[in-house]
Amino acid sequence: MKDVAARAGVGLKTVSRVVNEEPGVTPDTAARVQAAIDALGFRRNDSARLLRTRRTASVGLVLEDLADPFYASLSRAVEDVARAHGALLFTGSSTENPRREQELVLAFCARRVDGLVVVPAGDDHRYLVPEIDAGVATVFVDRPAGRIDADVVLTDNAGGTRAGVAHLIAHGHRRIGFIGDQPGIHTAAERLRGYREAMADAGIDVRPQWYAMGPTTPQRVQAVLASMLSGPEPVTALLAGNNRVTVTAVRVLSGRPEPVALVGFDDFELADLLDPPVTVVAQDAPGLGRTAAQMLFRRLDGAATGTSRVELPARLIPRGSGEIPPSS
Amino acid sequence: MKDVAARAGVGLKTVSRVVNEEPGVTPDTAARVQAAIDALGFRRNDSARLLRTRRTASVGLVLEDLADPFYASLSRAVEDVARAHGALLFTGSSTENPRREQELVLAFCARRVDGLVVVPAGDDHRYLVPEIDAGVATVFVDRPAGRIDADVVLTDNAGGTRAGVAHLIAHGHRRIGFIGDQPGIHTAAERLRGYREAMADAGIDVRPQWYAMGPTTPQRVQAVLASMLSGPEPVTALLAGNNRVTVTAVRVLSGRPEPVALVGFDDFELADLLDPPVTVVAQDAPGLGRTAAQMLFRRLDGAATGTSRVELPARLIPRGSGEIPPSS
DNA sequence: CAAGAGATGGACAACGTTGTCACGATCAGG
DNA sequence: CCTGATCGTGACAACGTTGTCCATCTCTTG
Repeated sequence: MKDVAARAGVGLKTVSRVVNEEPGVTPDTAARVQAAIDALGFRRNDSARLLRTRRTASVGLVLEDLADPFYASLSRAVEDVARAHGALLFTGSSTENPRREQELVLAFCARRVDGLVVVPAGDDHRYLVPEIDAGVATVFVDRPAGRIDADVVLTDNAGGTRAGVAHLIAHGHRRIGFIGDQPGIHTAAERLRGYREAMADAGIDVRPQWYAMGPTTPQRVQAVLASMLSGPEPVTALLAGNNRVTVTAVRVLSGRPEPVALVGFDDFELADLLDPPVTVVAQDAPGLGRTAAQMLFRRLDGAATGTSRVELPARLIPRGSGEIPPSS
Repeated sequence: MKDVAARAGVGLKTVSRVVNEEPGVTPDTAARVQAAIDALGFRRNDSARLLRTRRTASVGLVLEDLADPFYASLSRAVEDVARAHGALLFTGSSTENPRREQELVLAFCARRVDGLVVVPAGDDHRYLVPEIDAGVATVFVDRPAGRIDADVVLTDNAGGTRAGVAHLIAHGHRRIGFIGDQPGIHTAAERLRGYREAMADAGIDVRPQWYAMGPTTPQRVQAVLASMLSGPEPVTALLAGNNRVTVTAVRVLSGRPEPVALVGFDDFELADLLDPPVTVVAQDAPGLGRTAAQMLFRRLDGAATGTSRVELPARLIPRGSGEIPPSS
């Protein structure tokens, strides 16, 4: 900018005015400055600018895994809202690792992002208190923050599984299985809760071997499912607690003679092309991202009200696999 | 930092030294400074730091759509490499819009990112020359840059379709269709070229109604495919030029009585669960991202050699749909 | 013609860091 | 005890902007 000023024969501030289209510059002078800018290929250094103005026009997004389709569409929604507000987006994957989550969040804070959208991996976010006090708007999404009070946008997970299980019950099932992720994960716990509630509502006594929580690797899901399907009281229907479980379940079930009803949690592309088409409880990933981002910018725009908690409904989409009647 | 210095009763620079773990500070002083830091909840402002050091430790990633699984895994790979080099990642979706691409790229440049990974949407990147000259390392991925010489990492698209078509020919097909994306998109043009080459290699005269390039909306693909399957010389096999085409093709073909062989370009989750399982030519999305990011950092680490062009192979994965024999 | 108003332009400090350099204290060797 | 090296520390400028404030110049108006 100094160079531009020298070349145009004007003061530093005048160049700044031209660059920012501030009033008070003769068209003549402005043209001379613009010529110098073009000749030198000058571009304003936003880092320096933002150091001065104390707003970085950027937000940080921390999620579990950018490559997961669910989080990918969530990101995209956050990005769209950020763009509408003229902000750029930092993204980072925590890979379900609390330490990594904290590293990312603090790195973003050190960059002085205006706000954060976080899919928490850990269960203690007290480390964020100084940052939030310092003015970093923060919204949690998909899972609540741990041990601090903060804005959060969630799917109604319990309601979702409740609806899924009720759907199976309505189709005549009583021995219904549930395979969920690690119980430490909030969404997994909530989904289990919904399962229990729906079973209780129907007056069904849940056998311990009907549900399992743990890592959702194909091997483990396969083993767990096999054991649910054998024994004296085999399940006739399964509620799969997440996408990975659903996929493995489809594989396992397609290789078995007796039909088993299946409802998956989380929609996925091509679910309607499988045989049978897979009934799911769908989350609104873009909706989560959009809502979270909107809350963030509302807060940045000054709405300094207390923290709020929004729950988005999950939607049951019947496609076939969830409407299979009990085989015995 | 000023506050910390005051509280600890030391100079500004000493605090800086402690924060950056530079040598030459008595353990005693360091402890005092650290105490002040903790008490004040101080965190270094990286924006200011990077203004001074002229390295932002961040790279910008511009791609077509973050929500697309292909680009999502590409992003993730770029992120992993960036992380290994201690850099943060800005991401933005161009939505296949050249103006938007340019806006994003220039916004990243104004933030003084160290480097850029770009999936180009436009076909003229001369606007980037001043930036590259100014030292912004730039690598294009998935598609080459337009009208400038720059590093690029590509899939061997022509080789991929060539392999796919050859596979169909080996299974007895001669009337083979191809539905591709808009011809202006480099990857689409290359895939068409591979199709033509493979057909020519087999001495097959390609009828004009056997291939079509254009927007890959379900409606259009459906219409085009229907016309390919009718008439005096209907195709007995189809090579789908991208994911969206493949999905629509599966839908259309599953509703028809006569079996039609199908090879899709780009792998997708659950392809093996469909009936029949879908044979694809798979791209290595993480490989593209990883390679591009590695080239970027190699360049940042000083390797100022000429530009290079890397082509990653595409891999044919037979699963069933591509091995269906001709129906007539 | 004097004086006030409005337009135009620039000097300077500040944002929060780090690099450079110089200063004083301590220490080893002669 | 002196000399020179080494160590710890801090003052200061600089990075590239913008906000504040003041100076100048040109009108308009009484």
